[in-house]
Amino acid sequence: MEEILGNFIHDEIDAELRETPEKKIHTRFPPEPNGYLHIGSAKAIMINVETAKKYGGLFNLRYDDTNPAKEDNEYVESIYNDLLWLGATPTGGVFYGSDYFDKCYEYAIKLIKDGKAFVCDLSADEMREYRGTLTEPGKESPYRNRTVEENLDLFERMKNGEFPDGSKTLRAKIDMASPNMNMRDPAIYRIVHTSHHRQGDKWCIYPLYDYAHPIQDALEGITFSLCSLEFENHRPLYNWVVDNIGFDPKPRQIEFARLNVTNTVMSKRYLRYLVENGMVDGWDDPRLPTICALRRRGYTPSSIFNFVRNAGISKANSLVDIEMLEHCIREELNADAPRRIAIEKPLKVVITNYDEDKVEYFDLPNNPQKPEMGTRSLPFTREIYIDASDFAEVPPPKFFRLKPDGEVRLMGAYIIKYESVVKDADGNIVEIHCTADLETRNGNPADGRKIKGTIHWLSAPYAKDARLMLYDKLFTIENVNDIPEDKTYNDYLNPNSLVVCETAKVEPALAEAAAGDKFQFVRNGYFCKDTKYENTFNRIVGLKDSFKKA
RNA sequence: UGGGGUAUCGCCAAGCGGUAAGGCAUAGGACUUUGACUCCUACAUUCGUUGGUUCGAAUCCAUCUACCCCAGCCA
Repeated sequence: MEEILGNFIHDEIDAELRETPEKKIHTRFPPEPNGYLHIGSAKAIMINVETAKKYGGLFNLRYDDTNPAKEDNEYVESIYNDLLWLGATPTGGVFYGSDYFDKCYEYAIKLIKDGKAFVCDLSADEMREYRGTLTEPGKESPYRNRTVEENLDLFERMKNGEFPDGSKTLRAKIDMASPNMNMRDPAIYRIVHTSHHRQGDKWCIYPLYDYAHPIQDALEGITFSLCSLEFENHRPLYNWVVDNIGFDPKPRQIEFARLNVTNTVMSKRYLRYLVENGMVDGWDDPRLPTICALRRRGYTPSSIFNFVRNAGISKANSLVDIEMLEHCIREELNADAPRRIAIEKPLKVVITNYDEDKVEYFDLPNNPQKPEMGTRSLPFTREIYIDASDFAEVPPPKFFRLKPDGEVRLMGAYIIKYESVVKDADGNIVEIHCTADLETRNGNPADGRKIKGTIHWLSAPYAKDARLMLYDKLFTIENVNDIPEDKTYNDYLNPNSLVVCETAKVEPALAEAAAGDKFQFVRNGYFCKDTKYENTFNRIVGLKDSFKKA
């Protein structure tokens, strides 16, 4: 079961546990509050949550808010909501990296006193020059050998706001010749006169990630700091901070590959670009891979976790097929989603041998596989709608639905026989005339003849309009670039554009469904009532249709 | 021409010296009052390359190749 999840991580944990069996495993999910959670975040969340769970340990949520310029409370709220919705309860608590600023400052002073950090006056450009390149070692900063006293004085004045942004940094004194760029005297504190979403104007110096993160982990008693592959090169620095501040026990960083999914883009930078430029409806636009968008679309927390689990955890860069995600929600919904009928493209059928004002009610099972889910009553009248795709005037081979001179079963109701087609002056089909075999109320002919095709239908006078938001594709770089510059999001929602909103005739019970309710629209796929708009449904995934491929 | 990583079926992914799990996708077939679901069946003589060690290698050694990450006072 879950044992096959991230073995390379658990092997290391197991090894450590062999030496110190009493160790209590503690993990954390450390998002920077600068965007909304997406399905890639769900992977990091799941790895940390399940690892803690597996060893009976704890899991923290920690906002990694060390950069006041990029962070905002809107994001901390959304992250919390999405995390809870996913069911990832922070059993160890909710923390903020910024709450450790005092500690970070204190440890910085210790490093200065130990001669392991210095205040540097190099500008950003100069620092880049001094850093060297990938193949050449860097040069030591001329400020590297300041005395402890001078460093202490300067650092305190940095903190007191005596210097402008960018004029000075505090740097760790490590090795300018290291082949690992991160070890070439990295800056660990910078001056930023910007108020912090949580700390206000208390600080004008802020610790950098490489310095703050290991401290946060250590202070919270995190045993394993699970993060993505791009931080592998930072591990030596992570360990340097832990060792030189003298933390014990020491948290350990283990990296895994981040999630990529076909047909969509995960980077926060890009998602924010779409949101801020009005190319999407907000962070929960159903075409986005964010958690709130998937929720609005109809995905469940368990389907998302199952997907992440199925995709697996390794250190190899990978691109997981979106079909895998769709499989997970389909599998779940198929089990217990109520079945409903919806007509995407209404085509009127007149049952010529059925009385004009007669109404009969037919009971259809809510889920044929689960009789305990009960039935619902559908009105049947002389005029009904079927889906345009269920009639073919010139049927391809093996077409089992309605065709000239053919018979077809209306699901749960009568078998009808084609009589004629009515066309307008332009030759477009207006309606089809059929006769019903009134002896087939239960759908089975009295003489036992085989009816191969079964189509869905709705009573024309009783059907209601609903909107189907057919977000079939998630946004990709490619199709976003296809949007002409002078077009806004709303233009893009035009019925004639790629993202289609069609009017459909939906049975009354469905139109009254609560937001978030999920249905399998017979033959059309799985839908969710939109949480934002009344009487509107989002398509989650389509059904497989082997006929289409023939 | 620096350092750190990764390479197993179309896409993910197990495997840790004993003779290639599983899932997704795909292709046949059965069933079917959703051409859905379900159920059968097929789908790597081969593990990036080339050598070596071994009775035996995807697993050990060496070599080469490809791809990813690193030169933010972002995370």
